[in-house]
Amino acid sequence: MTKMGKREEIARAALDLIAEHGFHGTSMAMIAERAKVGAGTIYRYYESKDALIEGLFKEVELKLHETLWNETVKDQSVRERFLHLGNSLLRYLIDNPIHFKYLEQFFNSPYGVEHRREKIFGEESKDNEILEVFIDGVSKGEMKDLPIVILCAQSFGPIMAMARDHNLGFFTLDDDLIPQVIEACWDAIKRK
Amino acid sequence: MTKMGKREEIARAALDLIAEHGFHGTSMAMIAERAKVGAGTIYRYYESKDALIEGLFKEVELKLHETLWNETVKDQSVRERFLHLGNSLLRYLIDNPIHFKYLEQFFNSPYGVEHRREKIFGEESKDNEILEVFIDGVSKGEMKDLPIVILCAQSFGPIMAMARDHNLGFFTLDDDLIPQVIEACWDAIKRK
DNA sequence: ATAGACTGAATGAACATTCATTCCGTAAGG
DNA sequence: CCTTACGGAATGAATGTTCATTCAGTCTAT
Repeated sequence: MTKMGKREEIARAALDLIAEHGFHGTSMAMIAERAKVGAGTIYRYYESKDALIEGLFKEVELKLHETLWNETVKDQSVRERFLHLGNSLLRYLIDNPIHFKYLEQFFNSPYGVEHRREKIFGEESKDNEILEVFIDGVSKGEMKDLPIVILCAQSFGPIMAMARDHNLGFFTLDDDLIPQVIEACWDAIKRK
Repeated sequence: MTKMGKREEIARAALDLIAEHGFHGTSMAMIAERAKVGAGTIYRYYESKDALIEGLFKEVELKLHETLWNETVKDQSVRERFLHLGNSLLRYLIDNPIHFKYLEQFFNSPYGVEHRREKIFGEESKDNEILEVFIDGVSKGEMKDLPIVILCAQSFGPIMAMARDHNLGFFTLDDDLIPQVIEACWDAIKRK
């Protein structure tokens, strides 16, 4: 197997197992077995278990970012841009349930909380293209006059909740339902 | 110290530590130390670590239920009842951040997923007083014609998201903001 | 032949759980 | 009122297991 093939196998195995059993519930031995590599081989690609966890997050984050970015359509109305964003996000989360589970594990851990804190309070914002929609929405009076972070929670909160329930099989989000629920998210934040 | 005093100490210590470090990140030794009891003492009150986790959940669930139930006001409009419910829930979650953190840990674990599955698909529903608001809302045409579980996710999703961000210090939900955000939740599910 | 990739047994730390022992409040007996 | 004996509560060292990590040795491609 090629060098990159092994890294890929390790990443996929770790992602699957951590999504299912959480960080502490997944041992390096389990990852090695699922990836069909020796236990020591993982350490050729990731310095430690912590580095593996952080590395996997960065990979998933990057992929999600590309998805949201690619589909974002500039020079459209705030409403259109928001609906695009919500749709892309929801579809990504239900098309990549393992990634979604992993992100949830990550953000519920000390790793992820610190990460978000930096994203919100730090200077740099890779998320600008997302925040921009909200900043635009508020300044043009098309969204409610609430703090941006609250608008994010109001609209992304239900998307996460629904994606989670869909992935757990509690109901099915089909092509009929998805536009309706994203529209409902818009209703929550639009100005009346 | 009295018998119940020790059980109380153990429960509080476990709740605090698990909320902070998760199930696997919290050892029985850590709990014993924080509760100022011997490691073996925990096993006089809880059969195993698993039993402790389940027991704590039941205690927290009961307290939350009492809060929501006590404040629910019968024979009011669907809108009023929903706003009451949302308010009570949000206030509980930000007044009891440890309980909220614990519930999140629990529902993100195999324990909790199975628990929710039974709640949704099982026969008995202790949550009837909550579901009733949604059933009423849909049948009276005051809420959107979407599956009940989706309406729950639409309205409770953002409440959870906002409570989490508030508890992490990302923003502050004050008495001004809370009615506004609950109203926004209502906007997401109300019929136009 | 050599270098780098790979392996998995070995290691020591940390874990949940157990249990022989100690502690302590109570009540009977002096 | 004091002493003694009792039994449940509490303890924490000991146990066996599992973990992340290491490294001496093996393999493989050039």
